[in-house]
Amino acid sequence: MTLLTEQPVTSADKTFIQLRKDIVKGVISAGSKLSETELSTKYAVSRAVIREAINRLESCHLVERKANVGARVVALTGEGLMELYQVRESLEGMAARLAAMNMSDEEIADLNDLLNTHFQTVKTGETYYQEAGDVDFHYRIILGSKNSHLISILVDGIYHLIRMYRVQLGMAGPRVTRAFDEHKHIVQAISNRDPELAEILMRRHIQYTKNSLETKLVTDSL
Amino acid sequence: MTLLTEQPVTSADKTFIQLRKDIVKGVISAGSKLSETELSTKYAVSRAVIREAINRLESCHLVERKANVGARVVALTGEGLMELYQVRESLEGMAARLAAMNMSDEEIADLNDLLNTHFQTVKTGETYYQEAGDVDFHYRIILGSKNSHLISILVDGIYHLIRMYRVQLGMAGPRVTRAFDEHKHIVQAISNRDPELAEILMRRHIQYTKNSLETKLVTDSL
DNA sequence: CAAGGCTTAATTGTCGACAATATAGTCATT
DNA sequence: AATGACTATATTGTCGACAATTAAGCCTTG
Repeated sequence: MTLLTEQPVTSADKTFIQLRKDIVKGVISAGSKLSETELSTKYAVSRAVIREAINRLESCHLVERKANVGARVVALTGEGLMELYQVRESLEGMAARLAAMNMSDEEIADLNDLLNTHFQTVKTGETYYQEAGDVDFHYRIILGSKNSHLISILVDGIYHLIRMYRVQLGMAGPRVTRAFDEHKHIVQAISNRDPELAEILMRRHIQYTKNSLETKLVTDSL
Repeated sequence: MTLLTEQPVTSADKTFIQLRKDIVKGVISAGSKLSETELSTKYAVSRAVIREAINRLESCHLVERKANVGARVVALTGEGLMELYQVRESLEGMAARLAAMNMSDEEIADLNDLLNTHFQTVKTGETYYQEAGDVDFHYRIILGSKNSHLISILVDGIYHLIRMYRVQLGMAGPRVTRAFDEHKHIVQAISNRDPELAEILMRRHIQYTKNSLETKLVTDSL
């Protein structure tokens, strides 16, 4: 499972990735201020490096900057999560549609293999599925769209934010077996080269997840 | 018609906006290299400012950077334009759906007024419609979605790229009266608070535009 | 006591210089 | 003559210092 192939070369790259990790994990808490001087001493790099890293974090929508004031980590709100899932439904639906058109037969076969592996894991009752498995599944379909813009928006922009919500709001809910069936049907549609159905099923799949999260948010009263 | 309210405050802001304008208009030609030292003398600012501006241009997908090598303006390809319109169909479709749910009655009334103004303009045969009018129409619906992520991706990210294609490939095609009817039906669906129809109509509308562009691309043999 | 302006401290924005890396050209070698 | 290593040059990456702006605290004043 080779997820991202983003290889940091410059010092700003490493700092960016490190900061992103710390923000996603909540080591740097949501809503907190990012002081450039403080971070530069903490991460042992110059302020220029920190500034570049913060700029990239802003591109990911993980921080917000105001001129002459500074940068803050985004706040996590239930509303924001719902908005995120609306965008996700739209884009991943299109990704599934395009994947049904553009994935190679070999890639589809690999996707089926992945699903079978998941099935074994789900049977044994491990929670592996929800964690990396789900991400991997969606990730492959996104790449399968072969649309560089789509890929960039989702992978570079939205996914880290979703992970941030997942980690910090502790979302590893149930929905395992049902989600598995949904995945299976999506892959079937892609295998049948049925773009419309693939899109519909993917959108529903994400809607279900969104609804599941929404009720969870209500009970947690966020 | 107050389009963007992005007010440049810092020097990097102004340089970014200026550079973006020059890239969109082709003053800085597509595919060309962006030399930091050259630009810093040309725009009479320090390299740090240029670097920050280039970073933001990268966020807009207007330039691409490689570590230790530099930044280049993106190349315009027919394939890229089609990919862009796929993303646009997806996101603006969702925007129309959300607009039907979230726009206030007053905003919808304003949208109707805008359409009537356009009707007058189209009747007189001016080309105004395709230029700013079309942009304004879509822009209002995007804002009407009330989804900040959606708005950010489209307004900050995708629209400038589309404008770049429009300007540099000279796309001001026909499709005026038909597009007007399509706009009318979309607004009707929004007025009726019919999210599903609004999305379908918006997606078709963009598909038509995409197809129109595609045939144009073939004849222009890009 | 509240409101407004001033001063001061801290933070961000900008700059020029230096270090590290990549590209192009040259020279030697097979 | 072609290939490879090496050098030189130019470009990007990084740094520390200075300038500009903001926010806070204090003081003054109505």
